[in-house]
Amino acid sequence: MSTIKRSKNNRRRFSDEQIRSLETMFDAESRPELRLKMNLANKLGLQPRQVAIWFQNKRARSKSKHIETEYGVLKTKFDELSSQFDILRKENQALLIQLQRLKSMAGQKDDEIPDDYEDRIKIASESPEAQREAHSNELFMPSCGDAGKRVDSMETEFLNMAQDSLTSPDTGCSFDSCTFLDNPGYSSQWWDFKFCPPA
DNA sequence: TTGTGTTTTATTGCCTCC
DNA sequence: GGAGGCAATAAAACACAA
Repeated sequence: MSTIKRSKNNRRRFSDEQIRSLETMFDAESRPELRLKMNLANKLGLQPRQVAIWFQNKRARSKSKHIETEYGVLKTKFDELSSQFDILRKENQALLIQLQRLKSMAGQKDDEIPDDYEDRIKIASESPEAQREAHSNELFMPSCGDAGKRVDSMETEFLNMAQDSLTSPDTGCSFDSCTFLDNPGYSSQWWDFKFCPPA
């Protein structure tokens, strides 16, 4: 069924048959040269300008659909990374608590534990936003600022172990970003959040 | 039937390329 | 400078819930 709908000022939607031919041509060539557009216009009983405009609009629709698809892919990846981050954050919190216990058991004096140790454990369990806020106050990652000098060797070693476990391929917890981030079609600005405050 | 949101056709203005 | 492309937008056509 391909009824042609007309309005009082003669604008009408193209028939199903016309749309089919235009779509077929578009699949073969999204920017046909003038001669092809003229031929198609003759064949379909349309003005060459109508065919040109149809291709223009079709390219616009196609582009926005492609952008929508890309957005969906990016959002899925972001959600995956976000939940992985959440898992790692909790893991980090547990490790820090465990570290504190080990230190207590080792009978360390109080002044060997950084003054802000409790704050750092608390921040480790908070949201990324709260953590970023904390970074600006140089609380969370002392290695990013002057306070880094206070990290003792035991904690450094422990954090190194934690780092190894995160990047090891057999942990199941590594950030699988290679294929995604290496794709030139994706903008890097999506991933430009940083964990250390700017110097 | 009507109000509202979406899709499709068409226009306008600006930009790039030859 | 003209042709053609694109982005933004207008407006007609359509879909559909209430």
